Amino acid sequence: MISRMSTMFLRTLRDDPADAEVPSHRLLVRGGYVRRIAPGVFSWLPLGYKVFRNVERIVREEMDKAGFQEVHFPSLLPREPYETTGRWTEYGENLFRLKDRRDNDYLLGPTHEEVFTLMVKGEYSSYRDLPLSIYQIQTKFRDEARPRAGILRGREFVMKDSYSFDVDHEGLEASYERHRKAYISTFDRLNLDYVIVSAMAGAMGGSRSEEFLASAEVGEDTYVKCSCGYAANVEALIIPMAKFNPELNLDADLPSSHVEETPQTPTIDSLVAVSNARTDLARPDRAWLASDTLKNLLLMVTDASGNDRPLAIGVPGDREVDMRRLEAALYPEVARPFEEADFAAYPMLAKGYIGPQILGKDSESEIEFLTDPRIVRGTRWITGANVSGKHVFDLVFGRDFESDGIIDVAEVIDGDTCNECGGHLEKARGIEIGHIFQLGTKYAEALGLKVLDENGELVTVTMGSYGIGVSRAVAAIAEQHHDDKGLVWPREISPADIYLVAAGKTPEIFAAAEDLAEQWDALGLRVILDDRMGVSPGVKFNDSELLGIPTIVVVGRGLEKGVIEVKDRVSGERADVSVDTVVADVHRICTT
RNA sequence: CGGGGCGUAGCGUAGUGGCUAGCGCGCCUGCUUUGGGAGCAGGAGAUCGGGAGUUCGAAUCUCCCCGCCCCGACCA
Repeated sequence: MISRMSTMFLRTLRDDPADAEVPSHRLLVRGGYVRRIAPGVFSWLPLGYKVFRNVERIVREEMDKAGFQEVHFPSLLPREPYETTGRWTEYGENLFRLKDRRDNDYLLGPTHEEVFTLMVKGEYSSYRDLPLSIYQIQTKFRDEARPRAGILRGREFVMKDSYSFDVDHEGLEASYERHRKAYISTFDRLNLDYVIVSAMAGAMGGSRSEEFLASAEVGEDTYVKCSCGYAANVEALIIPMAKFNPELNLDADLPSSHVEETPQTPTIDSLVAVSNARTDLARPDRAWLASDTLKNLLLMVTDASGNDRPLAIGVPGDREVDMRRLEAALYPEVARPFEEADFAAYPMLAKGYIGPQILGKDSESEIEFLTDPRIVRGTRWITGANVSGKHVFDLVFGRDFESDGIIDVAEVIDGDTCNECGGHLEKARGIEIGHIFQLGTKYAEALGLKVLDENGELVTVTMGSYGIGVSRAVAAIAEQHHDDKGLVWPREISPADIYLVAAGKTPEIFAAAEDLAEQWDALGLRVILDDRMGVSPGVKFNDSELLGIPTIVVVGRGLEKGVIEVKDRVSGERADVSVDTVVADVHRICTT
């Protein structure tokens, strides 16, 4: 089809909007693709809606190709099913709730496990009907505490969500694999550069779970990748246990521990500096490092029933505890750092100088003590002496202290060891564009979705849940496909194949442009014809680049000599093409 | 929810107690111009986020509220 700039409902902005930071937000607003209408709520303007629908179409085609069936649920949902599964309260503040005129509770669906489960329950009752995978492309609502980055994280967004239903775990595995494959072909077609990382199932419940992360600096998820192909969300990353020498004689081969006066060493850095500066403390073989110190952190952990218990965590002093990894490790329990009142309840803890000698279930404090996987038999540490102003040196794990177990929650640092190949991990940021879960029986159990198996026994259906952020994918593509001039859409995503500029004022130029537009249109190409009168060529060129259409054709001063200019948006290369061949040439460019 | 920044026309902004709130872009009219965000002339467009207060006088000072952006907390 032909879209004409002279009549299109579009206004591009010369300046970046002041409230937009990330490239996708900035460029989608500047290009007139989207406009904000409320916090985290956006409208799609004509050009933006074309892009959105292209992404949606690709997602739909890939789902259909995989054999999943599309349905459409309401966004407005009754409270009851969500009450049954506990999510009416579990979802908390993020759930958009409303009441009807009779004071009944409703919600705007954040995700649709409940109603899908109930629908299948209403129709199916035999194992013969399974497996089944159904999906919808729907507007979702989450009252995010802080919407941000334009349409990357909104309160209203469009998601493709699928649900699989199987009689047993083998079936679930197969359904999961089918979705995984469909997601790979979908994101490949969307021209996204992404990784698949193992993830935590989190609040969704269930077991196996992987995230598809589109690499982008502005991404909210941190993951690690290795040259061997291993990738993981930092929350789910497993750090290998440090190697140790079982032959080592801890008493004979290692110096014995000794307590030292170390005033003015409130931080790890100052402790290391003092240890190296004092000749009586210096190591003969090398300087002390922050990683030779042992940092012990006190937390108060609250379980699902609201009961508190203290927990001590020991990590090498060169790293912080990563709160997201901690949260993932303790889930469903939640933790917070010790406060003054907590320290008051444990007078044996000398704040800032806590050492493992008094930690552990069997110790004086009876506080459970978990340690980082790098802390193994024979490792020697500088750590607090449980007396203010004193540290203990050469405290050896396995000889001078033990822990109650391993906890892997220290922050991940570039260069950390890969658990798969032993190589070096690299940290990166990504946008979560897809997430696949094995839910298991959580929802089917709660809502009573059972079928008769071949033995006539009732079995609870096992489910999977699979999401793709459709609107978010548009922003993710924009993040990965832009330059300093504007957007650079992959052709299948682009709102048009050709941006055709009439650069000049003569009727001949406009007539020639109109003629070309019609010829390409007849060949099935999508053309934006910049037929604006009285707009200087510079404006048209800039808009053509800002809007990011892959092929730009200029009808202008070359027309007299019989040439048309054809530009490639990605490479910036331009070529003069004869008017006689330009239709076929551009058609070929656009279709190969 | 905590910390920081901000709110003046569709967009970007100037304006720290004093005349009719200024400028650029965009928009309208006319003329000129047409290969990289044109020129001249004229014009429309502002509850200065909202409310209360201080003052002879408030965009400007005070208080409360609302909203936006960033960081954190939170986040299938």
